[in-house]
Amino acid sequence: MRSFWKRERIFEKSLERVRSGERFVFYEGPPTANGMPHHGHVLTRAIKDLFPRYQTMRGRRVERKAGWDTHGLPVEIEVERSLGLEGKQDVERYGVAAFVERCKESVWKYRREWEELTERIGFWLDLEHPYVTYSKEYVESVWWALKTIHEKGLLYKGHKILPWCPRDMTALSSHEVGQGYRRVSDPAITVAFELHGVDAAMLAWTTTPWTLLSNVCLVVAPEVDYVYARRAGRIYVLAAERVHAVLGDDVEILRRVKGADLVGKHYRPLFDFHGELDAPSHVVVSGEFVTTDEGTGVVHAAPAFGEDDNEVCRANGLAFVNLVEPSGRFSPACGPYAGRFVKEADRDIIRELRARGALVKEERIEHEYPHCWRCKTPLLYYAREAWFVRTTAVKDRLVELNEEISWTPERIRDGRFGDFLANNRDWALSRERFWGTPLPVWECAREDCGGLRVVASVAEIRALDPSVPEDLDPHRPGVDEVVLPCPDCGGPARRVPEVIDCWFDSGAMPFAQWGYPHLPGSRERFAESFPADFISEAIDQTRGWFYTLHAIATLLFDRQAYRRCLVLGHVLDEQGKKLSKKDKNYRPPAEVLDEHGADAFRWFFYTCMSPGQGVRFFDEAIRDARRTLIKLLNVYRFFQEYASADGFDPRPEGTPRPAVDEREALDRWVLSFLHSTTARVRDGLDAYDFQRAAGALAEFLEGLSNWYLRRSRERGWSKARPEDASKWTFWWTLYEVLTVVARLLAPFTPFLAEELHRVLEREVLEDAAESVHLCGYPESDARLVDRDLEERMALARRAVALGLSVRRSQDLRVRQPLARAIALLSDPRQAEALAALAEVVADELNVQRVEISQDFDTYVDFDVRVDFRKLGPRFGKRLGAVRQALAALDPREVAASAREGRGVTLDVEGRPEVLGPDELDVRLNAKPGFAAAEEGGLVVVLDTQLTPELVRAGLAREVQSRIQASRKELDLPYDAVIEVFVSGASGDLERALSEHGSAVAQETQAQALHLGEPPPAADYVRRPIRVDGSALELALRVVS
RNA sequence: GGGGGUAUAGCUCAGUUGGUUAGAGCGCAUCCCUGAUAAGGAUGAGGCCCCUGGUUCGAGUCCAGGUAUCCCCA
Repeated sequence: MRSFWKRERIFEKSLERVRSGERFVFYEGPPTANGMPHHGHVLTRAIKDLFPRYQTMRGRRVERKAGWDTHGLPVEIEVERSLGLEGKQDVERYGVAAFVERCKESVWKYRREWEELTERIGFWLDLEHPYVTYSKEYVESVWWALKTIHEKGLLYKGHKILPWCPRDMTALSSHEVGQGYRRVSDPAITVAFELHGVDAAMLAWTTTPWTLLSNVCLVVAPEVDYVYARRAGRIYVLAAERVHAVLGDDVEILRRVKGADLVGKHYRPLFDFHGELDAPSHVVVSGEFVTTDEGTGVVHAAPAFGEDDNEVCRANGLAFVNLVEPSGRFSPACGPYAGRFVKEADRDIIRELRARGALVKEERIEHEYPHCWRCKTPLLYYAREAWFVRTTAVKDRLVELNEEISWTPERIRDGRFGDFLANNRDWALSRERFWGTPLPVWECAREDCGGLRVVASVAEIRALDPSVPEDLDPHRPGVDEVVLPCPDCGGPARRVPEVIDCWFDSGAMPFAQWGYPHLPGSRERFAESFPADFISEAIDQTRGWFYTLHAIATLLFDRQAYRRCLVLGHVLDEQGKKLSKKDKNYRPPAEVLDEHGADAFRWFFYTCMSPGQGVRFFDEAIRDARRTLIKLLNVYRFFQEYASADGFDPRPEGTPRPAVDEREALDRWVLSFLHSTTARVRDGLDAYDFQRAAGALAEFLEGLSNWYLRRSRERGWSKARPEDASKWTFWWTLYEVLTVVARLLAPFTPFLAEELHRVLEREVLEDAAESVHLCGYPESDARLVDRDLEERMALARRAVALGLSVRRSQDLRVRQPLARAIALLSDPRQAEALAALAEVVADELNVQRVEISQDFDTYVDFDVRVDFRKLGPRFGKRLGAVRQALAALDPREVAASAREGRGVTLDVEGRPEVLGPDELDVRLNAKPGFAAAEEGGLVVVLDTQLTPELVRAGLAREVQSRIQASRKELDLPYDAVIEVFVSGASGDLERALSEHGSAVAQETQAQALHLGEPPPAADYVRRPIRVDGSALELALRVVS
């Protein structure tokens, strides 16, 4: 199938077919091809394929450009590992140019696997013209974006707190940090900060005494209660809740204030190594992150050593102090501490504080602390210079524009994503790494100048310095060597060393995929494909791609990047654990595809996955999903096997096609069901509710197989009756249904759908579409939808289920014919409807006739209730009284008047109230003593009396069953005609067989059913059987 | 540590604006069919709708708190 699509370029043709159609824009979120794909990728790809295919069939033009995310730390780490390098210094020794080359190769490591998987699951994507984030055009587009942001004044240099390894002199990614947590014992001290102007000291708690030298402010929670508490003659300020935990019980509470009342108070710095500062400092401020779970409810903040600290200092416009060098040693300004490793200085700092009387309490604490996974050195959270995009400047627009995005599930908009936007912080864009889009910022070499130049392309560089080659690779280390004139002073400006966050790359794809604005034609292509109508990825992209697309589009274009975002959950293993390469808790997708096929894999996700939620994935589950498809396959095989053998020919000159209203009720039913299903599927897909759409289809396939085909099968066997109109009607109906089903399924299970289409249409009809994916999506024809018929059929099926239930409860096997079933319905309209299908019900239940009866008094007790839904709003609190009043009436009379369309009048607490028939809920209960079952207003009673005639018919059926079983055990072909002798039958059995023998013979493809011993010496197979306690012997032989 | 999701049958999951008999598939048990045959079908058993409290005439559904678990961010 794949080779057919490829050879005939069906994907391209599907685009061609709707070239003039309205666009439906889809963005492919670029994966990184330096890791193997797993089930999660199959899931997103299955979903990402479904909607574009559907929209294409609906006539919209859906271009699907593949993309590859190629930059970033994971790539570098992978390459470091393969080269045996550890850390940035190693890379520099190895050579940046060579390293970058290796990175460029590495990102294609699993490209074949990715492409193979993409094709195998039938994800149609233009893999021949992908966008690649490291390509020159792409990088230049990103540069253009950064330049534009700079021109808007939104690019700036600041500090970012990073997990920093002081030995390796490098920042670690969160993933690396996660690997290095160890349990350690650290000092936990409570320190007093003397307030100015009052005789009191703020108490703060810290586990990092070395940060006290760089302290800038104290932070309190504004809503929390704080107290002035006196102990041993000194007055301390701390959170009320923490007083006893910190100071013990021997304290006197002097005053109680809110945290907000403390804000603005100044205190005396503990240390003054920082010298003069150029901004306010040593003041109490408020911060939402302060808790009273531990410590004093007052947090000491050093802006260089904590994310919260940094943020609160910046927000309050306070000074920046950092007395620690990147090597983790105190700076020369730090007097006795200068040059010492910070952690080792803790003890002496504590000693000094104690000597000065500033130490109120000293403890030790055991906790998890991150260490470098390479060298085991404790990490410092440490401020590094970094470039930021001032997204906070457009925060309100980010929030507003998000309002217009349709999220599935909806809660993401105001929940996870909306919250994230509302708490937006500036985007720390730069990374001190090698392999990424270089930050296109040239900074003046003269320290006092500060001139900045941001460029948007290599051409722009060449305009400034023509000696730069035209084919300059816009990556490190090549671009690092370019020196440009400073725009302010004309002196030399050098590129800043950083590359950018690769998330910026992927978020720039709406325009960068076209090389916008540099490449010829890119403006047009961008204009017609922005914003996207639909994107879909897993939930971890909320702060990843979903955010970067949104942020960049807002910054640059003041628009959304996408109108609709379908958020998927993660694929988990059978125990609900995340799939992980390390734990090997999943099989390679290719293996699963080999075993179950792409369609089953896809179908599993469509039916079992809820957007935004994890889904447990395991082999058995896929097998289940596959069953639905097998059911369809069985229907199709039946058609294939018998229809053409029967001479059915769907060509215009072939079998005449009967008008729908001339067909049998069952045919009209399945067509009606098909068209109502079509409407449901389309509604589901239009609402991006794939589960609803796939569910509707599954329900239809169930009905098609287990009701339509089962009830109709015999119509297809009548080879001997070419003039039988019923047969041709059946073949036509089944044919029509299957062809429509193929189209309906095409976006879901593209392979199976194509197979159906190929055999049913393409190989038969001259003007058939070359592929099912070149067809339009089926429309629901309202004229063929017959609600009444569907309801009637549902009622009949319910009656059958009830009848079977009664049989079981009475231990009456279906093989035993019964005289009659009695159906009672409270709704006269329904009674009439069921009467029309009585024959079908009788056949299914193996009863001689079905009576629709009104004889409620004999079989049924009534249970009359109020319809809560209707009467709740009407009566409210009085509903209890209404129910009481209703219970006082004779349910039989109430039911009768409801049946006749009259209401009832109740005396509710002295006031007359009329309840209409539709406000009553009449239920039927089968009276005890009858073989009966009921459900929703329908009661089925079976006449369990067995006459001798019925018993004999049952016996004959038993023998028939044994013969059939024998045929199967002997593995006889279906059309083998046999000859059967039954010996040992006497009494009732003998009589039963002589009465029903010919019927049994006919059902078992027997020439004749003989009683007695077979002729001797013939090739009979003999089988002992037991029927109703008697031992018989069958002897059978194939005649032809 | 912060934010968010989820919690319904043995398992995987549905469950409309709150409406009084909570559903499906799988598994299990029993049975049926034998011209879909290494299949198919029916019936049935199986539920403190996580716990506690609240709102309401009425809560699986809404609210608060808790527990478990997963995700995201530190």
